[in-house]
Amino acid sequence: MPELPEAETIARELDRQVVGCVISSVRVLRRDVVHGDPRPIGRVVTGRHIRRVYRRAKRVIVAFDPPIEIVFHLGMSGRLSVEPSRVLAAKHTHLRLALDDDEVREIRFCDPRRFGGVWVLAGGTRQVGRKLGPLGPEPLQLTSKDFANILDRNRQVKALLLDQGAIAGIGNIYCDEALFRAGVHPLTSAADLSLRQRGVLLHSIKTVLRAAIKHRGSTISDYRQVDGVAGSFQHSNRVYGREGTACVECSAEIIRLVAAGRSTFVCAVCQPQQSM
DNA sequence: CGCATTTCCTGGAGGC
DNA sequence: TGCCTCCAGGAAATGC
Repeated sequence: MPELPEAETIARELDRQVVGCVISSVRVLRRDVVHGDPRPIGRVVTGRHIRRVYRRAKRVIVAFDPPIEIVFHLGMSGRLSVEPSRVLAAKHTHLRLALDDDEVREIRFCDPRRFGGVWVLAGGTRQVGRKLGPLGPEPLQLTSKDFANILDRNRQVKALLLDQGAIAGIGNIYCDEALFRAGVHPLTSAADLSLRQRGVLLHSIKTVLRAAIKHRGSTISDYRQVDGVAGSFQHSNRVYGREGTACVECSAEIIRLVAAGRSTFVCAVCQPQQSM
């Protein structure tokens, strides 16, 4: 499930492969996957060249010249790939952007579960569209002071970390991994965390995200890099998906519970419940 | 306000 | 082998 490190990996690789390319044609295979600008996406981007590809939160953004942006939200099964146009497109490919280059490649957006989507944002107009809600700050750029303020709410810390409007880019996997490394129980009220604990938690979040980017993301089921290769950070997970196994720190059994409606993995010894 | 539940969707896993 | 049910989850909507 693509979170910040997966989106970052895809954005970097896409940028490397397609920056400067011109869109020669567009094929929309599922109309309801494309949102934003009401004009047909083909009319909007054909003939424009790709200025850069970057990431914001869990989104991969292709920026064009003249200025127009296509925002890809990968949901949980979304994939972006660059393939030769002659290669048969995978099932559930919803959008194909042909590149006017020698190899005749195209950018493909494939999303079987369709929790993701594509937003076309016309130049200047920052109307993000109803479905793309407000985003909190990037965790990797957050100061401990700002983070401490974000946590100053009577809310389960896990629910808060997953709230994209509070902090952008953290999903279920890295949330659990960061909480474990910080020794914080996911059901703790954020407001009950000491300043020191908040500092440790931010540090853990940054450490986990940076390490995951280095490993090019976690491939649990669907996620793949632009070239189809899996990421490898799933092998570094200490709690996520490890129910019933021994904690790497203390050998206690990792347990699964539900927090914020999601599967949540904790070591009850390393992450004690705080009394409130 | 906060939190749980439901909804969307497909494919993979497990039961029988 | 095949059919059924359940489960995964990002984010928004709804209900308590």
